[in-house]
Parts: sequence; structure tokens; C-alpha cells
Amino acid sequence: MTTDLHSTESSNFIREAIEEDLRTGRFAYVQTRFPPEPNGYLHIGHAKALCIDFGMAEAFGGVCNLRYDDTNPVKEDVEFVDAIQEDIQWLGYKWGKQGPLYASDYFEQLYHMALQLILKGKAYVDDLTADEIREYRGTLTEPGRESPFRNRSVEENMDLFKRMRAGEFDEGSRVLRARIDMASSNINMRDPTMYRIIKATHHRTGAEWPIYPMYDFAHGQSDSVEGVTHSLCDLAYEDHRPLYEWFLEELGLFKTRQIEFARLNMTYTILSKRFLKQLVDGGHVRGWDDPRMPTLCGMRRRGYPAKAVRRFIDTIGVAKKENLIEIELLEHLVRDELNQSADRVMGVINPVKVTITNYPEGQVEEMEAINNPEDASAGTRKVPFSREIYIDVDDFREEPPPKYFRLAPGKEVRLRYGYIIKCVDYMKDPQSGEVMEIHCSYDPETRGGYAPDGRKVQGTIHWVSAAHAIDAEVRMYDRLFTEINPNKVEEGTTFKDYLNPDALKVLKDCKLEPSLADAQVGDKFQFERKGFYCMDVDSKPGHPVFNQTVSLRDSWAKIEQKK
RNA sequence: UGGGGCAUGGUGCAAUGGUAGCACACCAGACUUUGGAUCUGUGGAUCUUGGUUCGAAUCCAGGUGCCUCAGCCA
Repeated sequence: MTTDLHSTESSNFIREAIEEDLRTGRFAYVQTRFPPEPNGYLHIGHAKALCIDFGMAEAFGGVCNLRYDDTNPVKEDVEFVDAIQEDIQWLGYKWGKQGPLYASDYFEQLYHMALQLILKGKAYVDDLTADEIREYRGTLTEPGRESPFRNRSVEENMDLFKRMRAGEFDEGSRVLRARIDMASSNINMRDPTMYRIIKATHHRTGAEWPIYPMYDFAHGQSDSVEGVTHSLCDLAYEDHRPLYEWFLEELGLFKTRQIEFARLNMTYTILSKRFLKQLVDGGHVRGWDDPRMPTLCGMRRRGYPAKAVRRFIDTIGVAKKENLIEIELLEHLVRDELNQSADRVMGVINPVKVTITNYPEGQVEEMEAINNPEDASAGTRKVPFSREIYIDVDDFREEPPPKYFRLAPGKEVRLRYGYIIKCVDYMKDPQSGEVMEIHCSYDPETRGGYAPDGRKVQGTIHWVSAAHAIDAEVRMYDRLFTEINPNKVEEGTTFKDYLNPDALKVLKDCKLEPSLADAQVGDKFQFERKGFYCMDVDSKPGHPVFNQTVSLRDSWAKIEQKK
């Protein structure tokens, strides 16, 4: 039970509302929908909506449709349609059997609904310009004014709208508006636009339509037509609910219940498709799937397991309160998932050579190493040991601070699965002062790292045999922004002013143990003592590239920081 | 002096009139051939003021604060 994804079990106000609807008979079944606009890639914020939409359907034995809200051809593209499906499947969800649906499937029906409203005197063609419409709309505190075209006859409206549909008018020259109430305290009810003229090619309907329904005129009816019982959405649509209900009422359609919840916000990240697009188009990242991006494809490439993302969404819960989730929670779950599943391996990211002076030249020993201490079934592997090895520069200090349990002049350290070695000498670059090479002696009695005399050796470090090492590139990532909430930054600045220049660091001379020669793109490993890494698509035969998914918790770094 | 929402530790979510709990974060310790993992422990919250009640985070009234809406975007 606890190992299961129980997003379907945690209590929240939406689940309670649905239960009540079933109990009272308002609905006899549950159906939901996930309605992305194909104008960008899905991000972790969408994952929340997605898990709620699919999760609620699942929980009540219903289905969740995938329906693209493709009512604005100038912003949409098939590229995104395909990517969105891939991301949903990655998270492990299945949409309704009819396959992906599109609001554009309903263009003809929607058109007839508009005609119906015109006939009822509930819609009219307005010749006001966009600017004039805005002026006539009034303000938050003052009522709007009625358009001079508001009282056109049904016949004239029918004629004009049909001619709009026939493509007789220019873009921007006219719109179709609902005839509701220009004095409503809810601005969405002040005769909202239903149709506008757009002469662009639609990714599915091509050039068939010169007019396109607004989201507000399409969404509610699409839900209704599909028999969606519960339309779960962002708080932003709370004010639109009366409008959707008005359309359904006037049209005599099945009445979906809309329930709104707060969108996800996460520290140090931005979750706005518009802003993410700016990062991509502006070249601030390498693409939508850049591992620094909060997109699902970015996270996948970074090495985040889908299950960690699902658990994250489950853990943060659902409410109507504005929230700012700490990114550390996601990272914790990523570590937790990977800790169970990822094989351990040794990789030296910043190498420095160590020569074991008393180890026979030319000798190679195969040391046995455990693949995953959390999973005995993962077995063991052999790691070659020889006279020259690489260790991480961080694991040597000329002047070790107190409690530094690694290699230092005259000090002993254990090489994991290897031997206990002692530093006898080291060479520095006279120019830079950098440590170039370290000389150690080894204790032949300590094979495997065990000291038969029972002597205590506190530190254990990882290493790679120089002659057997695979050269690799490792890309280290950090948060994309330096500001905890890039959505709310000082006036006069934008989120782009807070991009973290150190969010990506490329290390090109990394040394990995030879077992990694068989790794495939997407494979995930723990480089012991460092973090979790995932093989990147940029890998070339014989020269792998690894992304650091997330570092291991580093309590030594914490100790050092305090000083 | 428009409408719609929301207020529980640092963060997020529970508790649905009966001992305010969980996760992450934080701090301290144990263990350790990963300074990982694991284990143990500490601290810390009901926006405010009244009211109802034996009893209020929960119900009522009034304040206060925060978010949000004026696209021919979704």
C-alpha cells in the first residue's frame, strides 16, 4: 500500500466533492479530461493538473480524455501535439479509448451552437474595433456600455455571422459576442467574444475555417459534448465558470461541474509556458528538453524517474491556497527513487592521478563490487585495480581541516573495494599551485578494504584505474534561477535577470569505471559518494555524456559551509 | 465605496465540534567499506477580535492580510 502510488487515495476537497456528487446522484459516473493547448511543452505544473485529471478518473473507475484546446491556430503546432502525448505516457497515464481528441473536432458543432444563440437573440455580431470593445467594457469598478451593434436584428446577425464564416471579412473587422450583461460585476459576463476572424492555417483543419471560437466558447461545450462530469482546472477559471454555465444553460446541454484548484509554483523555477518559450527562443537554454528546464522532457532527460514526479504531485496535495513548493521536496523524491533502483558505479569527475609506488607495475586485480546495497538482486561486478588510479581532487587536501576523513599527506584512506593507501608524497604545479599527482603506498594486507589488524580507517573514497578508465563528459546542473520566486522580482527587472550562470557546468575530463562501457542512453547510475547520473542523448560511441540528475546529500559540504 | 477566492510550524498538506498530525526542510545523536542510505531524538503552527459550546483550527459575526479578473490568449 505504501509503495503504491496512492494519489488516488489521499483525501482532498475535489475527491470529496466528487464523492458527494455520486452520493447525491448529481452524476452516475465520473469522467474528466486533460485539456492542454498544443503551443508548448508540458512542465511540472501541467503534471499536477494531469495527475489530478487522470487520477480522479482512475479513482472513480472513470476515464480521462486527452483533449487539445486548439482554438488558436496562430500559436499551435503538431510538434507540441506529439510531445504532449509522449510526456503523458511517460507519466504512465492512458487517455480515453477514442484516442486524443481536439476542440477542433467540434468546430462544426460549435458553429451551429453559435447560430442557435443568435437565433435566440443571445449573440450578436459586433463591428467595434478591439480597442473600442475594451473601452466599452468598463473597468473593475464601473459598468460597461452597450455596443451600438448590440441590438441588430436576428436576421442581420445571421447574415453577418454566416458571411464571417464564409471568409468575407478581414481579420479584426468583426466578432461574434454573447449578449449577456454589460453591467455585470463579473467582467467575463460583459458580452464576451465568442468568435473572431483569423485567417491562418490550422494544424488540423487547414484553411477550412476563417473564424475560430474563443476558448471560453469552446471549452465548456467540448466538456459537455464529451460527457465530462468533472472539469478540474486552474483557479484562473473560477470567474469564467458562470459564463460556461450560461452557455450550457442557453444551449440546453449536459451540465459539467467545474472545480478549480491552485496551480503549482515551485521555488527557483518558472512555470509559465510563455516564459519558458522565451528561455528557449532566447538561447538561454539548449531547448525545451534542456535538463535545467522544469519541463517533463527536461526532467526525463535529466534522469528524474517518472515515479518520483508522480509521488511529488501526490505529496504536495491539492487545495485552493496559493502555494510555493520547495524544490527540495522533488529532489528528495528523486533521490529516494533512484536510491532504490540505480546501480552504483565509480566515477571520478575532477581527476587527479595517484601512483601506488609499491604496487607491482603491470599488475591488475579484479575487485568485487556491490551493484546496489539496497537491492541484493542487482548482484556484483568486477572493477579493475592497478598501480595508477584517479581519485577526485576534492578527496585530497594538503592541509586537511579537522574531521576531514580523506587523503592527506601522511594519512591513510580506504579505496572503496580496493586497498588502504597512505599518502607519501605529492607534486604541485609550480605555476598554479595545483596538485598534479599524488604518491601513495598501499597495504597489501588490506585487499577489499578490510584491515586485518582491526585498525580504524575513517575515510573511504572512490577511484578508477587509469589504464581502464573511460573518458566521459559530465554535465552538472544547479537551479536555473538565483531568486526563490522568479515570478515576483524587483520592479524593473524580469525573470531573465535572475538566471543562474552556474546552472550548467560541463566537465570534460571525467574518468569512469569500465563497466559503464555498456551503458545506454537514459540509463541511470549512482556515482558513489557524488550523485545520480543519467546517460545523455549527446553521447557518442566510446565517449559517453552523463547528466547529473541530483547530487547525493553532502553532509561534509554542510559542515564546511558553516565555517 | 466592483467581483471572485484564500488564511494551520520555514514549506506543503491533514485533522470535517473532542489530545493539532504527516512529509520535506532545520538541529542533535547513533550506525557506516558511499560523509549516501538507514535509525533515534529536539524545536517550532491554527491571521485577529468577539460570540455559541462542557469543549472551536472546525460553527457564527466583525476586522486584517494575501491572491486574482478589465485578450479578438488559453
